[in-house]
Amino acid sequence: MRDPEATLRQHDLPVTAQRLAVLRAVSRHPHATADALAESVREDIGAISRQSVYNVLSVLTDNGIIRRIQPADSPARYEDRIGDNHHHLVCRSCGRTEDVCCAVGEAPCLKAHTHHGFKIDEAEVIYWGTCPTCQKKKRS
Amino acid sequence: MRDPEATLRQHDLPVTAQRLAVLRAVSRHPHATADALAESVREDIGAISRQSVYNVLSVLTDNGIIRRIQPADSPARYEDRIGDNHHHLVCRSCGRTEDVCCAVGEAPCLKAHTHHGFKIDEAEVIYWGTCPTCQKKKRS
DNA sequence: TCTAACTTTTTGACAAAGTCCAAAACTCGG
DNA sequence: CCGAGTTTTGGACTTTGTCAAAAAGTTAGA
Repeated sequence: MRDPEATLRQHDLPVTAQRLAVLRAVSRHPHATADALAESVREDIGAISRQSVYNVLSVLTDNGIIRRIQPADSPARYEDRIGDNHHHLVCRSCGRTEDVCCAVGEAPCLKAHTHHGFKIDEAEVIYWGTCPTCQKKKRS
Repeated sequence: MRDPEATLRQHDLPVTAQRLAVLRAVSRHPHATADALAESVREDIGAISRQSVYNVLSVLTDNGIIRRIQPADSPARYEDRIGDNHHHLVCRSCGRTEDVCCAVGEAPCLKAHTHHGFKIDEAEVIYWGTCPTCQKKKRS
């Protein structure tokens, strides 16, 4: 995130210390949970309420400033890398999450199809596996 | 599901009324939630505890007899159509879930890649959209 | 700069989905 | 039919998130 304050103004959102701090936290910790972000914000500006973290994350998500991802068996995670249509790779045992460019060339997975009369607007892909650290742990 | 009892025996699982009823419920109601399945089981055999529904669903899932899918903003759902590597199409507003064969030919999305040292074992694809019913509601 | 209108933040209660635990009931091989 | 080992049950508890109302902050305009 280049300039959190400018970003907020571009979206006509009032600039508050909480929003700036949450934006910085999301930027510094990609794929962090709301809880982890709250911690990070507290180290940054001293305090923030749990509800505010959720409020801010919702506003930012609704405005397309950040993206929310919700893998199974994990609380929601947030990232500020948006608009490049990447997918995610999640470790089944520790939840570690990495970005993955669409593996099948130029995003064919994202082509909108029509099925059952649905109007499709997104194809979400999550690759599940085991991260290097957890592979080692399992062997030992 | 052809024969729930035989299926359980094939997996060396003790046969209980609860397990049979849950299996029948999953079979009759694809993509139902644990709660909905509990209701269905109660209509079938009279009663079952909430915990037993979760126990049974876990055992069946662990044994690969049914599959658990966990779309964002929805409780877990279960289906007995397994082993054919299909994906899902979920309505953002009502949660209606349909099966979709991998849209990109012969499951290229499922090819295992290596990234960040992860050992990938599954590629999960969820198509998000609006079902016909909810499209009509929105217009009116 | 000051004010007023409108948002945002905070606090605390609440809700949904699921897990943990110990006791009672059941299944199945012998 | 018995006994060992599982399952099922009931109830408390946890996690993640939402609701609502009061307090505080932000911004545009005078």
